[in-house]
Amino acid sequence: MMRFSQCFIPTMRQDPGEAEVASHRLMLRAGMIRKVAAGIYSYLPLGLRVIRKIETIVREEMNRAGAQELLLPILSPAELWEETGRWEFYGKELVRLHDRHERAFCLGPTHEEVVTDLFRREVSSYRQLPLTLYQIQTKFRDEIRPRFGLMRGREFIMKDAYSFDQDEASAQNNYQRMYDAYCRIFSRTGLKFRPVEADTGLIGGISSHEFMVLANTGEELIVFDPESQYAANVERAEVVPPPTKTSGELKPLERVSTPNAKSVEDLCALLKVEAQRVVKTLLYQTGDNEITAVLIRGDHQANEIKIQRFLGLHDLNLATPEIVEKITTAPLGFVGPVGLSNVRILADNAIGALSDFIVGGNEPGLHLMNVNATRDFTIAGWGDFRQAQAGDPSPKSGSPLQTARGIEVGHVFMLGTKYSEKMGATYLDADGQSHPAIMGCYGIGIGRTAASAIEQNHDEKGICWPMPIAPFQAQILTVTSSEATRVGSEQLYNELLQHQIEVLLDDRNERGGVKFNDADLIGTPYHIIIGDKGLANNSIEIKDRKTGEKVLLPLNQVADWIKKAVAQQLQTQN
RNA sequence: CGGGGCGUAGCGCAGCCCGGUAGCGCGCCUGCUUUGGGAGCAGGAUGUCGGAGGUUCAAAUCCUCUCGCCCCGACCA
Repeated sequence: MMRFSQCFIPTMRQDPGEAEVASHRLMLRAGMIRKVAAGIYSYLPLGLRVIRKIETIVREEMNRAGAQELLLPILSPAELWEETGRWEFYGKELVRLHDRHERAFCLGPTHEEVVTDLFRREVSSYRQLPLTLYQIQTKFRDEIRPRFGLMRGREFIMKDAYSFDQDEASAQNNYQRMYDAYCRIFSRTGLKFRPVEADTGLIGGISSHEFMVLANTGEELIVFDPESQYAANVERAEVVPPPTKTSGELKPLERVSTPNAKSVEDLCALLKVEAQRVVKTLLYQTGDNEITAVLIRGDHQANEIKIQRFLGLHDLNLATPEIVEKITTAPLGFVGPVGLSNVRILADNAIGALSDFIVGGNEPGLHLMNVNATRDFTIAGWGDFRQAQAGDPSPKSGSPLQTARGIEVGHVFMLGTKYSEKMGATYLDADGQSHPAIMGCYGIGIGRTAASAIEQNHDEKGICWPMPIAPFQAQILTVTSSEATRVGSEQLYNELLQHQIEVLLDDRNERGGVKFNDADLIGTPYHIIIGDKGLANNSIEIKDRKTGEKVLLPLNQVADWIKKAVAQQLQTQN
């Protein structure tokens, strides 16, 4: 049923108070979704049409890449998760529940365990490899903070795929096929995106790329090199160590009184120095009785993921202010490496290029100037411990990196044998030798892709859907109430249906203005306006939602024109 | 989990400080008129004021507890 008067499309005139970002606000206003609880939404008919269109594109490209669709259960038993250690490791994000026999289950946040279990039961020979399986399914993650409507839900629709290969080369090949499929998928949805090198996070594994939709509201920060193809999540982006400075003469250490200078900013203002001359000393609790200090240049940001990886830890917490005071005998803001006892000191590579820098003095209101590593304190380890930032040299070309905000809509991982080893997912090779399968996993957030599309394609009046994922391709607005317009609209509606155009007929008994505004809000790419004026001159107006361009055509040419225009737009996106 | 804010009609809000019959706009229902950019007139319906307890003759309003939601930080598709 594609008559507006009979469709369940509850549009709202006003912005709902709960929504801040465009996609959330517009999906609510356009009657696409409704909230049931924090991070949990119902997909209304209009929203579901968009979801289904994205799913269709994803299916086509996954199938084309040789993956086979299946459907795994949402509920999975704790034992599988205990095998990989993720029952513990996943933490509170895993939604856990018990059945009537008190057996423990979780709602699947991802399906490595379940699919690997299937594999080990059913696959035993190299002849059955490579194998790539995927599903499109609702996932559950009890996010710390659900946000922005479909952008970060606790219940969300995801396409997840898993590949099994017999050797590294074949696995790489599979990874590349998925990577390419992802590029096609996001191109086809009409989104501006960029694949970036990424950290492997909780899922774990060897290498990984994220697919970022570029949008200012994105939660991720990426760096990219306009000169080469290099792009990476700032979490991951490698920082090239600067050349080490071999300065001859070092100035003598100097104590300066710096009352109230608790932050680098305060300190710079007080001493009239650049933040680059200041070194921050961050204390991390790295064991029950172990504190590790990490030195970062004042204008840099520590990257805890890199520090974690260096230390081989799963999580990392800053020492509490109480512990800091105990160790340094100074409040937060006055910590420094000089005279710090029983603490291992690590330094970011950038510190190697510094001499005569400024650090905290481990006394309230005291900083030290002209401090130098080695002479004044000992560094136990060097590494890349900071976040990449705009202007850093690209690891590929050396030219300055730029930053952009992005929304992570897809992620591909090369997992290696992490899961197959733990779960005994092995195959026999031609010589009868047993090997763990080499795995990859590949996710796409379906709802998030829809939301991202809105972030990239909207204006003050509403959504401007890209044709391939628009809920309808065209919309007829019957703007006068005469019998002639009714008949004309019906005629055109039937013609468009015969042309296989997905058309919404706004036959509601509303004034023109209401229909214009709803059509703009919903964001159907083409609006066909039928009223007495146009019919009298046999000149029907077609409006392009995105560009606002108008075309006037005789009624009997409209359907043909729309058909060609829709086909052309689907083509260019393909 | 830490910090900030909000729960009053379907939606957006006022009322709360200073306790005394629960309001406004939009939407909804009926009728008439209207109909190319969110119509006009007339009539109408709708609330456990998030919940529980307390103070009081009297609580949306004051106090305590609780639940939910939103926003900012550490996780992820």
